[in-house]
Amino acid sequence: MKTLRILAIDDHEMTMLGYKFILERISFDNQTIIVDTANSFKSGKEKIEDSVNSFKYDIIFLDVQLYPPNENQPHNGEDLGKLARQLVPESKIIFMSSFSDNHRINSILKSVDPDGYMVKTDIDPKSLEDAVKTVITQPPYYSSKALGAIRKRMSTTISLDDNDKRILYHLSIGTKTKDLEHHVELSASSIENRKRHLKSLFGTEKENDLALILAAKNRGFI
Amino acid sequence: MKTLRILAIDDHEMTMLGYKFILERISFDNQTIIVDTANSFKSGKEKIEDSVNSFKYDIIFLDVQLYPPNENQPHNGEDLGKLARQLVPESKIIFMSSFSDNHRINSILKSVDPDGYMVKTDIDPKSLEDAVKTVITQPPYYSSKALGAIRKRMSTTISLDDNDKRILYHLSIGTKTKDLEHHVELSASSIENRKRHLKSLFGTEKENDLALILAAKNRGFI
DNA sequence: AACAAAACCATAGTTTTTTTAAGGTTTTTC
DNA sequence: GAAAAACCTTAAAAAAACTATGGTTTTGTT
Repeated sequence: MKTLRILAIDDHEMTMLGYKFILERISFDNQTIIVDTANSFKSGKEKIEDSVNSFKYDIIFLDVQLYPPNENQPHNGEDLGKLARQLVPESKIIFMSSFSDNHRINSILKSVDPDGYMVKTDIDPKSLEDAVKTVITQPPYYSSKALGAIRKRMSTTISLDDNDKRILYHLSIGTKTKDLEHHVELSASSIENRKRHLKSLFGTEKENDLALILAAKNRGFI
Repeated sequence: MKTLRILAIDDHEMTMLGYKFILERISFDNQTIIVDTANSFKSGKEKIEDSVNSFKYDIIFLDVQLYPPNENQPHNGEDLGKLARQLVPESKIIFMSSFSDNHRINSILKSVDPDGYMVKTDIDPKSLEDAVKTVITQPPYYSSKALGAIRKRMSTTISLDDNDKRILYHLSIGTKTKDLEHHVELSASSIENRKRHLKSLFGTEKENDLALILAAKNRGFI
């Protein structure tokens, strides 16, 4: 009888126990499921590194935000995901994120290309089970809200380069236009041009930045 | 007790009877399911038009390829999908396609943005049931192979404009480079430049067109 | 209401990128 | 092994993007 090994990394102890509890009760193809856990960036990293030379995990569940116990700087799961991909490419990776934040989803789908992506409010016993089974047999698995974000991106023809995205992102977090120069490698004038261009792309000419940001959000860019 | 109305459009009579048989047996939220069918572009169009002023269909299943009985020119479901969106925007649309053809999937996701997309080899009673339930409660629903294509697109950073896509597409269907001028609004010289550029983007410098096409396929562009 | 700050706009010169034509060489096809 | 197609190089022209400057309009604050 085969064993399915899962590693769950989340900095909320209780959440993780919940996952462990649910996951180990899944009956799948007559396999035993064993869930290992880690509740910090550091210990997650160690468990992944240890797995390289012994058993490899079949699935790694990874929280996007990981606050290391005694620091206040968030180490994100994205980096850990990239590391895991390098070290143990055969392990399937499923990301879990609190927000259905388009920008974050897009960025992770590009940089790590995980086998699964779940928005936390979509997670329940059934979806966890679906995710495990799908990821093992026919990846990828994307939870409902993740699919919503993905759908938006797939249905738009607008394509933006990095500078455009950076401008949109910074506007969305409240950066003032005049300060944008410090975050984008362009002159103030070019930034203004691009903003104008973006507004015309998104059909918000002559409107203010809020309108632009909302339109960009609706299309899944932020 | 509510009734869920479904319209299934497919030019293979038998296939459609199969759908009808399965769909009407789904038990969902205590609702009765009634499946109407149409087996040509023309009759599908009529049923959709008729529905505008009476009951609206809750879901429309739509085959991508529809050959009208006495013609040999394929009318595609894409056009019918766009029509349905205009006439009855409240009806959910699920596309069904024989091939997991990235190019077609991408094009339909952009032009119609259906609530569901199923590759035919993925269709079975269970997936049909999932599709219906998901599309009614939390669209979208994409079948496994469709998700495969979508994943490829989401995980690449390469972004191509219309001319690039057209060049790739025509090369993939066997159009000769020298004839490309007739399909793309560019000079022969520019087309050559763009092909070179594409090859460098996809990492197939100094290789032939086949290598380029394969790489583009792998990334989900064709 | 009045002032300052930020956002927005128009112009024009500069730089960069893309397109194009014209010529040639290499590769493929029959 | 000849013809066709594909591919490459160069240089000029056109288009697009960038930038600096100086202005007007909008927004926010007192």
